[in-house]
Amino acid sequence: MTKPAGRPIGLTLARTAKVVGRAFEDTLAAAGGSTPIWLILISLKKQPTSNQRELAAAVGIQGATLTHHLNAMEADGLITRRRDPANRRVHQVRLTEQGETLFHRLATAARTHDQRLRTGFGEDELATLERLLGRMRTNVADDDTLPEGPLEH
Amino acid sequence: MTKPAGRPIGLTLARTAKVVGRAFEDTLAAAGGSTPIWLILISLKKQPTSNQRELAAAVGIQGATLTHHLNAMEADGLITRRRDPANRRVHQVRLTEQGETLFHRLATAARTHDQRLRTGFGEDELATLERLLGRMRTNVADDDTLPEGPLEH
DNA sequence: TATTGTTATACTCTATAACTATA
DNA sequence: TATAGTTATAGAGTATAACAATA
Repeated sequence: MTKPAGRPIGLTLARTAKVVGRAFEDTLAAAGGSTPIWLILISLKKQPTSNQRELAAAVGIQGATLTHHLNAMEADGLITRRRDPANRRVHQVRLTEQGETLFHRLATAARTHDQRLRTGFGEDELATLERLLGRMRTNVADDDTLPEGPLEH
Repeated sequence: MTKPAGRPIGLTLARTAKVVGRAFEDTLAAAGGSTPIWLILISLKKQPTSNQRELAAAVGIQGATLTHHLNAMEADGLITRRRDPANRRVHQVRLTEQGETLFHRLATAARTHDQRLRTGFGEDELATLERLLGRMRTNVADDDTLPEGPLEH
């Protein structure tokens, strides 16, 4: 026949991500953060003086959505925005000391969360899981029908 | 040896779920549905006369949130709600013909999505992925380590 | 009093469209 | 005209608290 199909892997993935994601959100919230803030902080640590275009692409959100989060983060003293003298349209985003502090708190929370996830897993199993998830991501990203493109220039 | 830690598996899972989940939402939307509607329809097919308490638990949302979705679904003619004569507090939720029709449309969309995800995967790999995700879910559900954030501030 | 569900309200994340300011 | 970012607005999904109906 056509396909044995098995159980829907998309449903399993969604269910897992929901449960695990909520646990992570709770962990981050208890440490004074949230998922988008955490993703923004990670990007800023990797790329200390990012412009907002790069940031939005890295986090996977639209520019206006990023502005929304950065406004809150700036109001909370976590980041500063200043214009690039070389091109005054560009706003360079940088972490403040408070931002650094929050980053470290959230990093600890994330490590705790990850330890919980890893419980009972061998390193080989984690590597396998990571590899399989990567391929699944490729399956929806390498798509010809849905321009899901996160980054382009 | 303290933990070598590896790459954060939680981040990988979240990233994958975000990309894959958005692709799925797009697919469902094109077929006239959404993620919560799809989950509710699945539950109703499995348990044709569910009460709302069961439904909310199955979908993983609060009762008030379910009411919100059911109101819209009822207005769209997808479901009916009637009181259980044996216990008039209970509202039995049932699919209408239109609800059945939408279910089949979304099921087709979900199958298409799943085929896309399965591309390049062997059955053994899918089984492995399913098993690993299940164990990861268990790790956050069997919540002995982190009941809830202690106080902070 | 306890249980089932609804209403009222609000919050978070996200998005699009129109706008400002630079280039 | 084109690009970087902001403002205004909106919508989806979720939640808590107070409430009504029923047991």
